Amino acid sequence: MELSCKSEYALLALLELADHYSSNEPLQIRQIAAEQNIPDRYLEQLLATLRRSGLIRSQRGAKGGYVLAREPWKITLSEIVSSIEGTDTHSSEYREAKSLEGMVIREVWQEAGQAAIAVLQKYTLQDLMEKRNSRQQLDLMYYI
Amino acid sequence: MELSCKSEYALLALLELADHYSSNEPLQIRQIAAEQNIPDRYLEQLLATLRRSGLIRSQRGAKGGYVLAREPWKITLSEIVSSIEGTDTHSSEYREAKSLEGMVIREVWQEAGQAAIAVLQKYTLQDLMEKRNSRQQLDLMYYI
DNA sequence: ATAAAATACGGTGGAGAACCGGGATATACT
DNA sequence: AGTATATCCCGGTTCTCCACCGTATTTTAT
Repeated sequence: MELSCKSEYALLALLELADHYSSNEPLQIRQIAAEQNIPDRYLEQLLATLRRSGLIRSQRGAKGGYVLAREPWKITLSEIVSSIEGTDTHSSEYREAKSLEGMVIREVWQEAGQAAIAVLQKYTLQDLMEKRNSRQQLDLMYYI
Repeated sequence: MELSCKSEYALLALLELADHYSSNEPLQIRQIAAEQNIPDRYLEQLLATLRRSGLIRSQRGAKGGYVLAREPWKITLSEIVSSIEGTDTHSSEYREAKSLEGMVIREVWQEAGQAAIAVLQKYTLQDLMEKRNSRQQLDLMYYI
């Protein structure tokens, strides 16, 4: 439903890491932030979250930076979003419903949420890259 | 994804109105709030939003209150939620993406959102009532 | 007229989003 | 060994929205 700035930043950053995945060299926060127009001090926090979730690995010190922990086709968008968005402690699922109506509502809501997650599960970082690349191809065709 | 307190309150209130729909008598805020344990001054705002969306009708003055604008089987959950949640002025759809990556991300996100909305569209207030009633039946069976 | 209801307007406290800074820590290179 | 370069960790700030409360004003049935 709501695409928060947080999730979009994280996706953009991981997409950037996916682009440089074959080079086997770590990317620094500064580079990612500059490339995708993301405030670097904020991106730092997001990358920390993604690292704790095991989606990326970090190397400290000079020549350090971040790399994907897995291949781009093994990381689904659902993992990314739940890593970033799933840190809030008391979500709607945890505060339980007291009435029968409340339970029924939550069931339907959960079904809707699952439908959305299913979509995010079928897309990987690789898929996004290919989607973007074919789009770029199209823009080029129109330009010529 | 996130079931806000707002949407749940609105659904509970409309469910209450649906229960009394056949009586053709308006329900007051106080009654709904007391029945569903909703703070009445807050519910008042939500009902105002639902009225402006044309989902309920209000009658002012003594013996006044609220009634559904349509039959319970003609009101989908998607209408209710989008009425309540869709009031925020600058959502993610309105701040446009500048990069190619951003556009691709938004497309996937929109696909996920549509999947969730599709679920909410296939349920009506009537469906929720029946779901709850059959659940109550089950509880009774276990009790005996 | 009077009481009962919605309506309009304003305000408060808390939480999370979206940032910014400073210092501690780890690492490569010379 | 020393220094530059990076992450990491601890804060704080501003802003917006949520959830909620109070006080009036307007409308309507009796």
